[in-house]
Amino acid sequence: MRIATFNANSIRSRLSLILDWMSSSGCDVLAVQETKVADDEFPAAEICQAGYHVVFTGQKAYNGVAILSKEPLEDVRKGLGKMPEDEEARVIRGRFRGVTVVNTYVPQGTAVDSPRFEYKIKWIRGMRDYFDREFTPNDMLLWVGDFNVAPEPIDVYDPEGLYGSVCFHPEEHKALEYVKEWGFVDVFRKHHPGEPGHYTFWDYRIPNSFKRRMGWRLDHIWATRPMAERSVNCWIDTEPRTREKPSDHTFVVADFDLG
DNA sequence: ATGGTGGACAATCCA
Repeated sequence: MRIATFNANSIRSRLSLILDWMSSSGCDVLAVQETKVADDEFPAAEICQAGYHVVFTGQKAYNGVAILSKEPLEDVRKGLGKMPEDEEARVIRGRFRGVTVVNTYVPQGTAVDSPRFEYKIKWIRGMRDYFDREFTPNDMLLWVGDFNVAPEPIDVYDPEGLYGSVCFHPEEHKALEYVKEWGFVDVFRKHHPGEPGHYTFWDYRIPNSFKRRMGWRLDHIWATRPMAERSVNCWIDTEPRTREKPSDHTFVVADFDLG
């Protein structure tokens, strides 16, 4: 199976791009974050018309997650089943060919000294409770999405200068490591160990950040051990035709051999 | 020049 994750920053603005990419990429399951649309406005009809199944949970203007798939997902669930983590639409999951895909949009954090940053740390730690409640590390499980954390110095363009800023902060690293210790492997790193310069996000507020290679690796595909053993490749797909605005078109993709 | 952009949505909020 081929799975990918994509931060849409409005699924309505990126719909044709998403459908084009689905038709050309050979992707079976696409996890989308920041759909930014309430459920009654979600473009489900267009997606179904293009031949895909889709599940989603969203809210007006902010957040929102969805999963597109070539076959219908089983056991679809929205949220973490617990407050206050579920106050915002950030989690959806489903099962595809026996593999459970948990798609999350981790809170961005806004600023280190803001309440939103504290919320982010608690939210990330809450993911371990969620996995504890719902799964075991031996399950065929993928955790994918916009984690809003660059885990290692090689995952940002300027580790010394950016250390301590939002999305590259020791408290974030500690919280994410706490969830990882539950039983996850970073699938991209499994296939590209120690390689710097692989990014999924470039700040559009910085002029020419992509050309200047001022990137961050914030979007991830993590797998439990039995699932990671079946991964055959993982890469970042930024299509040349949209490299002027790469944040509009950067997918993290992974292939798994399910036998 | 305390800015730069993009999206939602209608004044700012979030990223």
